[in-house]
Amino acid sequence: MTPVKTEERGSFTRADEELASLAKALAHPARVSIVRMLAHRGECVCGEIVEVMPLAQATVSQHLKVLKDAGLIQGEIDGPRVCYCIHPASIERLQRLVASLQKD
Amino acid sequence: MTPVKTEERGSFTRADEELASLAKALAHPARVSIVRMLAHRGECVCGEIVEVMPLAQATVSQHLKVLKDAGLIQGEIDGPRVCYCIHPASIERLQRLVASLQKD
DNA sequence: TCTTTTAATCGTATATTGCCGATGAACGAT
DNA sequence: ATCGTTCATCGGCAATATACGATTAAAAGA
Repeated sequence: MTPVKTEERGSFTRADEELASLAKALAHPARVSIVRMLAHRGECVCGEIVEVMPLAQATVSQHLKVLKDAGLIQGEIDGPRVCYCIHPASIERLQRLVASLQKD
Repeated sequence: MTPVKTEERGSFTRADEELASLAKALAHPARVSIVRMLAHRGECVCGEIVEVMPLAQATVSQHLKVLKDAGLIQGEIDGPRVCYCIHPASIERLQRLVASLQKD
Protein backbone atom coordinates (compact mmCIF):
# COMPACT_ATOMS: atom_id res chain seq x y z
CA MET A 1 0.00 0.00 0.00
CA THR A 2 0.98 3.61 0.03
CA PRO A 3 1.65 3.92 -3.69
CA VAL A 4 5.09 5.41 -3.11
CA LYS A 5 3.99 8.92 -3.84
CA THR A 6 7.53 10.21 -4.21
CA GLU A 7 6.49 12.11 -1.13
CA GLU A 8 7.28 9.63 1.62
CA ARG A 9 6.77 12.01 4.54
CA GLY A 10 8.46 11.40 7.80
CA SER A 11 11.39 9.56 6.36
CA PHE A 12 13.83 11.68 8.28
CA THR A 13 14.06 12.38 11.96
CA ARG A 14 12.66 15.48 13.53
CA ALA A 15 16.15 16.71 14.37
CA ASP A 16 17.30 16.26 10.81
CA GLU A 17 14.33 18.17 9.47
CA GLU A 18 14.84 20.90 12.03
CA LEU A 19 18.54 21.34 11.34
CA ALA A 20 17.94 21.28 7.61
CA SER A 21 15.28 23.94 8.01
CA LEU A 22 17.50 26.26 10.03
CA ALA A 23 20.44 25.65 7.74
CA LYS A 24 18.30 26.45 4.74
CA ALA A 25 17.44 29.81 6.25
CA LEU A 26 21.15 30.61 6.51
CA ALA A 27 21.95 29.22 3.08
CA HIS A 28 22.38 32.65 1.53
CA PRO A 29 25.10 35.18 2.34
CA ALA A 30 22.61 38.01 2.47
CA ARG A 31 20.68 36.26 5.21
CA VAL A 32 23.81 35.41 7.16
CA SER A 33 24.80 39.04 6.84
CA ILE A 34 21.44 40.18 8.17
CA VAL A 35 21.65 37.86 11.16
CA ARG A 36 25.18 39.03 11.91
CA MET A 37 24.11 42.64 11.66
CA LEU A 38 21.28 42.06 14.09
CA ALA A 39 23.57 40.18 16.44
CA HIS A 40 26.01 43.03 16.36
CA ARG A 41 23.62 45.96 16.66
CA GLY A 42 20.97 44.34 18.79
CA GLU A 43 18.12 45.57 16.67
CA CYS A 44 17.61 47.27 13.35
CA VAL A 45 14.84 48.87 11.43
CA CYS A 46 14.23 47.32 8.05
CA GLY A 47 15.37 50.43 6.23
CA GLU A 48 18.78 50.34 7.90
CA ILE A 49 19.27 46.82 6.67
CA VAL A 50 18.23 47.73 3.14
CA GLU A 51 20.72 50.62 3.14
CA VAL A 52 23.60 48.32 3.92
CA MET A 53 22.70 45.47 1.62
CA PRO A 54 23.53 45.41 -2.10
CA LEU A 55 19.99 44.34 -2.90
CA ALA A 56 16.68 45.96 -3.69
CA GLN A 57 14.19 46.64 -0.93
CA ALA A 58 11.83 43.95 -2.15
CA THR A 59 14.58 41.37 -2.10
CA VAL A 60 15.72 42.25 1.39
CA SER A 61 12.16 42.10 2.60
CA GLN A 62 11.90 38.62 1.13
CA HIS A 63 15.07 37.49 2.91
CA LEU A 64 13.74 38.91 6.15
CA LYS A 65 10.60 36.87 5.68
CA VAL A 66 12.61 33.69 5.20
CA LEU A 67 14.55 34.34 8.39
CA LYS A 68 11.38 35.16 10.30
CA ASP A 69 9.56 32.07 9.03
CA ALA A 70 12.50 29.97 10.19
CA GLY A 71 12.25 31.57 13.61
CA LEU A 72 15.74 33.03 13.50
CA ILE A 73 14.59 36.63 13.81
CA GLN A 74 11.51 38.49 14.86
CA GLY A 75 10.07 41.79 13.76
CA GLU A 76 8.10 44.25 15.80
CA ILE A 77 6.04 46.98 14.24
CA ASP A 78 7.07 50.43 15.39
CA GLY A 79 4.96 53.05 13.79
CA PRO A 80 5.53 53.01 10.05
CA ARG A 81 8.68 50.92 10.49
CA VAL A 82 9.47 47.38 11.49
CA CYS A 83 12.19 46.74 14.00
CA TYR A 84 13.97 43.42 13.69
CA CYS A 85 16.04 41.54 16.21
CA ILE A 86 17.47 38.09 16.65
CA HIS A 87 15.53 35.31 18.31
CA PRO A 88 18.36 34.06 20.53
CA ALA A 89 16.85 30.68 21.35
CA SER A 90 16.83 29.64 17.72
CA ILE A 91 20.51 30.41 17.27
CA GLU A 92 21.25 28.39 20.37
CA ARG A 93 19.11 25.62 18.99
CA LEU A 94 21.08 25.66 15.77
CA GLN A 95 24.27 25.60 17.78
CA ARG A 96 23.12 22.50 19.60
CA LEU A 97 21.96 20.74 16.47
CA VAL A 98 25.29 21.32 14.76
CA ALA A 99 27.09 20.14 17.89
CA SER A 100 25.05 16.96 17.79
CA LEU A 101 26.68 16.16 14.47
CA GLN A 102 30.06 15.84 16.11
CA LYS A 103 29.58 13.53 19.04
CA ASP A 104 26.55 11.52 17.94
CA MET B 1 30.02 54.15 -11.01
CA THR B 2 30.12 50.43 -11.03
CA PRO B 3 27.41 49.68 -13.61
CA VAL B 4 25.48 47.62 -11.07
CA LYS B 5 25.73 44.41 -12.98
CA THR B 6 23.18 42.63 -10.79
CA GLU B 7 26.21 40.55 -9.98
CA GLU B 8 28.03 42.72 -7.47
CA ARG B 9 30.56 40.11 -6.39
CA GLY B 10 32.25 40.38 -3.07
CA SER B 11 29.45 42.28 -1.45
CA PHE B 12 29.45 39.98 1.51
CA THR B 13 32.22 39.05 3.85
CA ARG B 14 34.23 35.91 3.48
CA ALA B 15 32.77 34.54 6.70
CA ASP B 16 29.23 35.16 5.53
CA GLU B 17 29.88 33.42 2.24
CA GLU B 18 31.52 30.53 4.02
CA LEU B 19 28.75 30.04 6.54
CA ALA B 20 26.12 30.34 3.83
CA SER B 21 27.94 27.73 1.79
CA LEU B 22 28.17 25.25 4.65
CA ALA B 23 24.58 25.91 5.66
CA LYS B 24 23.43 25.34 2.12
CA ALA B 25 25.07 21.93 2.12
CA LEU B 26 23.06 21.02 5.21
CA ALA B 27 19.86 22.56 3.91
CA HIS B 28 18.27 19.23 3.10
CA PRO B 29 17.23 16.55 5.62
CA ALA B 30 18.76 13.80 3.51
CA ARG B 31 22.15 15.45 3.71
CA VAL B 32 21.86 16.08 7.43
CA SER B 33 20.91 12.44 7.79
CA ILE B 34 23.96 11.34 5.83
CA VAL B 35 26.29 13.47 7.93
CA ARG B 36 24.74 12.12 11.10
CA MET B 37 25.09 8.57 9.87
CA LEU B 38 28.74 9.11 9.09
CA ALA B 39 29.31 10.77 12.44
CA HIS B 40 27.71 7.83 14.15
CA ARG B 41 29.32 4.99 12.22
CA GLY B 42 32.65 6.58 11.48
CA GLU B 43 32.64 5.59 7.87
CA CYS B 44 30.24 4.13 5.36
CA VAL B 45 30.33 2.73 1.88
CA CYS B 46 28.01 4.53 -0.51
CA GLY B 47 25.80 1.46 -0.88
CA GLU B 48 25.11 1.31 2.84
CA ILE B 49 23.91 4.87 2.74
CA VAL B 50 21.69 4.23 -0.25
CA GLU B 51 20.13 1.25 1.55
CA VAL B 52 19.07 3.38 4.47
CA MET B 53 17.84 6.39 2.56
CA PRO B 54 14.37 6.61 1.01
CA LEU B 55 15.86 7.90 -2.22
CA ALA B 56 17.19 6.47 -5.47
CA GLN B 57 20.88 5.73 -5.83
CA ALA B 58 21.39 8.57 -8.27
CA THR B 59 19.81 11.03 -5.87
CA VAL B 60 21.88 9.89 -2.92
CA SER B 61 24.99 10.14 -5.05
CA GLN B 62 24.06 13.69 -5.88
CA HIS B 63 23.60 14.58 -2.21
CA LEU B 64 26.97 13.03 -1.45
CA LYS B 65 28.52 15.22 -4.10
CA VAL B 66 27.01 18.34 -2.58
CA LEU B 67 28.40 17.41 0.82
CA LYS B 68 31.79 16.62 -0.64
CA ASP B 69 31.96 19.83 -2.64
CA ALA B 70 31.19 21.76 0.52
CA GLY B 71 34.03 19.95 2.26
CA LEU B 72 31.81 18.38 4.89
CA ILE B 73 32.66 14.82 3.94
CA GLN B 74 35.31 13.02 1.97
CA GLY B 75 35.20 9.86 -0.08
CA GLU B 76 37.95 7.37 -0.60
CA ILE B 77 37.89 4.83 -3.40
CA ASP B 78 38.14 1.29 -2.11
CA GLY B 79 38.07 -1.15 -4.99
CA PRO B 80 34.70 -0.93 -6.67
CA ARG B 81 33.24 0.98 -3.73
CA VAL B 82 33.63 4.43 -2.28
CA CYS B 83 34.04 4.83 1.44
CA TYR B 84 32.77 8.07 2.91
CA CYS B 85 33.60 9.72 6.19
CA ILE B 86 33.19 13.08 7.83
CA HIS B 87 35.75 15.81 7.45
CA PRO B 88 35.84 16.83 11.10
CA ALA B 89 37.52 20.20 10.60
CA SER B 90 34.64 21.45 8.48
CA ILE B 91 32.07 20.58 11.11
CA GLU B 92 34.15 22.39 13.67
CA ARG B 93 34.41 25.32 11.31
CA LEU B 94 30.64 25.38 10.97
CA GLN B 95 30.33 25.23 14.72
CA ARG B 96 32.59 28.26 15.07
CA LEU B 97 30.82 30.23 12.39
CA VAL B 98 27.45 29.65 13.99
CA ALA B 99 28.90 30.57 17.37
CA SER B 100 30.15 33.82 15.88
CA LEU B 101 26.54 34.78 15.24
CA GLN B 102 25.82 34.90 18.94
CA LYS B 103 28.53 37.07 20.46
CA ASP B 104 29.59 39.17 17.47
C1' DT C 1 -7.49 65.11 3.83
C1' DC C 2 -3.45 64.72 1.22
C1' DT C 3 1.28 63.56 1.06
C1' DT C 4 5.32 61.20 2.42
C1' DT C 5 7.59 57.45 4.37
C1' DT C 6 8.15 52.70 5.25
C1' DA C 7 7.84 48.01 4.34
C1' DA C 8 5.20 43.99 2.63
C1' DT C 9 3.32 41.76 -1.35
C1' DC C 10 2.35 40.84 -6.33
C1' DG C 11 3.78 39.55 -10.78
C1' DT C 12 7.29 37.84 -13.46
C1' DA C 13 11.74 36.34 -15.32
C1' DT C 14 15.68 33.51 -14.67
C1' DA C 15 18.49 30.25 -12.18
C1' DT C 16 19.05 26.57 -9.18
C1' DT C 17 17.44 22.19 -6.80
C1' DG C 18 15.74 17.78 -6.29
C1' DC C 19 14.42 13.68 -8.19
C1' DC C 20 14.74 9.76 -11.16
C1' DG C 21 15.82 6.30 -15.01
C1' DA C 22 19.35 5.32 -18.02
C1' DT C 23 23.95 5.13 -19.16
C1' DG C 24 28.88 4.95 -18.39
C1' DA C 25 33.23 3.95 -16.00
C1' DA C 26 36.03 1.32 -12.84
C1' DC C 27 36.96 -2.71 -10.56
C1' DG C 28 37.00 -7.75 -8.96
C1' DA C 29 35.96 -12.24 -10.06
C1' DT C 30 35.19 -15.98 -13.14
C1' DA D 1 37.60 -11.34 -22.33
C1' DT D 2 33.17 -11.26 -20.11
C1' DC D 3 30.17 -10.57 -16.34
C1' DG D 4 28.31 -8.63 -12.14
C1' DT D 5 28.81 -5.06 -8.76
C1' DT D 6 29.28 -0.41 -7.41
C1' DC D 7 28.87 4.29 -7.95
C1' DA D 8 29.15 8.72 -10.72
C1' DT D 9 27.22 11.29 -14.37
C1' DC D 10 23.85 12.62 -18.06
C1' DG D 11 19.35 14.24 -19.61
C1' DG D 12 15.03 15.83 -18.54
C1' DC D 13 11.26 17.50 -15.79
C1' DA D 14 8.83 19.73 -11.97
C1' DA D 15 9.39 22.53 -8.10
C1' DT D 16 11.70 26.05 -5.55
C1' DA D 17 14.67 30.05 -4.96
C1' DT D 18 16.39 34.57 -6.16
C1' DA D 19 15.95 38.97 -7.91
C1' DC D 20 13.57 43.15 -9.29
C1' DG D 21 10.03 46.85 -10.49
C1' DA D 22 5.50 48.04 -9.50
C1' DT D 23 1.86 48.20 -6.45
C1' DT D 24 -0.46 48.16 -2.06
C1' DA D 25 -1.11 49.01 2.92
C1' DA D 26 -0.35 51.39 7.08
C1' DA D 27 1.08 55.06 9.72
C1' DA D 28 2.99 59.74 10.63
C1' DG D 29 2.98 64.46 9.55
C1' DA D 30 1.54 68.52 6.78
